[in-house]
Amino acid sequence: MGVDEELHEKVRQAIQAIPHGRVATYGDIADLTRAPSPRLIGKILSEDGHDLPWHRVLRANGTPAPHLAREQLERLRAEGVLTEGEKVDLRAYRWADVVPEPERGLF
DNA sequence: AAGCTGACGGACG
DNA sequence: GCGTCCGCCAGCT
Repeated sequence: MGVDEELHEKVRQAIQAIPHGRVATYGDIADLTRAPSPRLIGKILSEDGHDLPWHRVLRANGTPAPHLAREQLERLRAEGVLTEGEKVDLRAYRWADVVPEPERGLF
C-alpha cells in the first residue's frame, strides 16, 4: 500500500474519530495525520467523505465551506452545536481544545 | 509543460 | 473584523 493511500486512510480515521457534538478544522486533521497540507483534507473529503461525519470539519475561522454551509450548519445544529451566524465558536466545540491529547488517539 | 483549480490557512493592511 | 495576496499540494488540461 502506497504511503498516500495510508495517509488517506488515516485522514478518514481521524475524521471518523471526531466525537458527536464536537468539531475540528481542516488544519487540525492535517496536523493530527501529518498531512502535507490542509488542502489535502478537503480533497479527500470531497471524493471519499460521503460516509464520514464530514459536517464536523470546519475552516480555521469556524465557518463551513461556502457551498456546504446550509446542510453542514443544519447537521451541526441537530447535534447541539450552536452557531453565531455562519460561525461556530471553536473555543467551545473544538475537539483538539476540549479533548486531552492522550484521549484523542494517535493517527 | 505552464497554468488552473480547489471542502485551506496565515500574514497584512 | 474583512478583503487580498500568497504559499501550499495534488490532479487535470
